[in-house]
Amino acid sequence: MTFVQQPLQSSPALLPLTDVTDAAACGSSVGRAAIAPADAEALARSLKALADPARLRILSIVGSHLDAEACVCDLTDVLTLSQPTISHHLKVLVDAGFLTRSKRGTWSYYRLVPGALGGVAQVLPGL
Amino acid sequence: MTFVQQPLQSSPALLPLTDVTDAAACGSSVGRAAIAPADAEALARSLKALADPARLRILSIVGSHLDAEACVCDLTDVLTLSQPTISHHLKVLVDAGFLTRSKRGTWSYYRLVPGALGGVAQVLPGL
DNA sequence: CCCATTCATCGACAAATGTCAATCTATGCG
DNA sequence: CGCATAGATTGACATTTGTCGATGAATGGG
Repeated sequence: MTFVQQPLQSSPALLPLTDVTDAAACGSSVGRAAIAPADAEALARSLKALADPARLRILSIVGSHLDAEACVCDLTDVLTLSQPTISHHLKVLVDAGFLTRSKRGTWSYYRLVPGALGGVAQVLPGL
Repeated sequence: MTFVQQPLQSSPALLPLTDVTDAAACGSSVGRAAIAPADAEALARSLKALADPARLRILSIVGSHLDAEACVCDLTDVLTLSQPTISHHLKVLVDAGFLTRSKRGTWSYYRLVPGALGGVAQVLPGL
């Protein structure tokens, strides 16, 4: 079970835990193991894709449509950004596994990947 | 009810919704309103603070301690980063409202802010 | 076949970010 | 007081990131 869709990355196990070798001097006792460095990097990549106002708005706009689908023109109408910039953000979100793209005719339609946001949300409180 | 502790920012309402003026040409129908630009920026700030492997590991290490408390030396032992860099990341997490700092003697102890991570996690799937 | 439309890609640029070495500030101990 | 230790700050640097204008690729219509 992976904690989030990561199409262009290796499938990260759910917090596989690091070594519990404590041996600190001033430190307090360790209750459980922390996140593995590789998983921290994978999760950080997902969060980095989300950590932008424009991209959050894009996800929200796509999700707010009845069919959970939106084309680029839906976004250029609302966002105060150039069309290339919006395309760039869309690419980031697709690469990170939060959106899918399907081209029909001249238009590109973007959809939310079900559970992608939830996957990230599920891991966070467990840190 | 705010969606996440944001000590140095204004208190953002929970997805206060933008205008539902659709009027698009190619676009599909709108089911509900999207996130407000100001809230997107606030949420992005929180996510930006989390979107770094070192900071995720720091949060996880602090949370993995039995008393949910750790000093800087606990982190310098484990992370392969210089002490100033770790102090920098700690400051970012404190400023974003995910950690609190309490100095006792020569040591600085950091604690997780209860519910801070959960607050972010709660909002994400609702986008 | 030519042109308009939709969107992606490229190149350039300024701003933000992560990192470290050097330094500064407390605090505790002889 | 003098020194050692823990940690924060500063300054510098390379890398990454967000943005745009210009251009390219594909599709549909007259």
